[in-house]
Amino acid sequence: MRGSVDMNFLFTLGEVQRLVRAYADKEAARFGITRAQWAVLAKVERNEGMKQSELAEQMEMQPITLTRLIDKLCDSSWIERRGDDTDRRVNRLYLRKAGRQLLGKLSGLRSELTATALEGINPADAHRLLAQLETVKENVRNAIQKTPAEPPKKEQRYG
Amino acid sequence: MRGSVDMNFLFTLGEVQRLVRAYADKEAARFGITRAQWAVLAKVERNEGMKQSELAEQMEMQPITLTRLIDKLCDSSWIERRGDDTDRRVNRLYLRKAGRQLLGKLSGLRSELTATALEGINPADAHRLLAQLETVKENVRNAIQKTPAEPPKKEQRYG
DNA sequence: AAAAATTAATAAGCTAGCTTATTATATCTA
DNA sequence: TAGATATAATAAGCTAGCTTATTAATTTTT
Repeated sequence: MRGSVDMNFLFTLGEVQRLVRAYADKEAARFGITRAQWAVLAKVERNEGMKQSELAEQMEMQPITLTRLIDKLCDSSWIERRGDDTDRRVNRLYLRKAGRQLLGKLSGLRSELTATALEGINPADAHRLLAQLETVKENVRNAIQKTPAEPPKKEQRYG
Repeated sequence: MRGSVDMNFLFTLGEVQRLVRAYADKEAARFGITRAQWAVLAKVERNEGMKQSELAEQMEMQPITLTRLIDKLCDSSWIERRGDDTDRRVNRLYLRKAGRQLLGKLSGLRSELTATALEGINPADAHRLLAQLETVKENVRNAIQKTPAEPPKKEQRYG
């Protein structure tokens, strides 16, 4: 039984994500936003005043990737960067009025997309599915941290 | 209960996939291949002689995206394109010797990655998780087909 | 306090997705 | 059979990921 999971989990996850992204992007486009930008906007809503670096960590994404998305959200006047009072390297992120209004419009879409994706899966199972995805996230995060690409030494002397 | 799923499913799926991709890419890099290319190679193994267009559909990906990945697999001499006998538009895909050998080496890695990702989830639950992902895939595929981006008319006359 | 190391954000350039458009064949239809 | 339509593959140019490198500011160490 584990055999058939072996065969498929790695690639199936990618296929599902590809489909869901395409679907969400298409629907979100009606509001002039992409799914990736929407994810950032939603995180800012729940964590106003957060630093970019903290947000990147929460979203499991590299800071530079986030920088580009924030650029676009700022261009559209949905959020803004404000300098930190005591650390001049830091930007903190805040919603703007238009951003708050957009999130209001998007909340219905989020429910709709989720309901479509999870159709035929009962609420208890859906809940368990989400919990398992969180478990996978933890597992992989730990695995990545345990196997750093290169030992962070300056002078490496392999055998 | 459905509420908390609403809140998270859409974006959690993206975060999990981001992590898993990063992890799999890093490990696969030791073999000189990316996760995306590996997925194509694995499909060719199970469907030798398939047309590019058929493969793209199976993988839920656009033909042009697949074209680029195939270019790289051919450059590395893992697969080859052969013209169809009766339809000169068509390319059919075949494994080459080096590709078959590489897949042999990668099979252990696949098991290892899957085991790491699913740690702490028992086999029955893992199986159910995979089945639910397939359900989501079907649901979203249907939803996309039912809502074509633009009605494919040549002369559109809205309102 | 000066030098070294770390941290926050960004830049450049890559992969892998996408949409839209093009070219070459095949097939359907009038 | 000619003209229109459909299909297979590819090209150009976009978004959103990534790695590696840079700059500015802060913190740690000596």
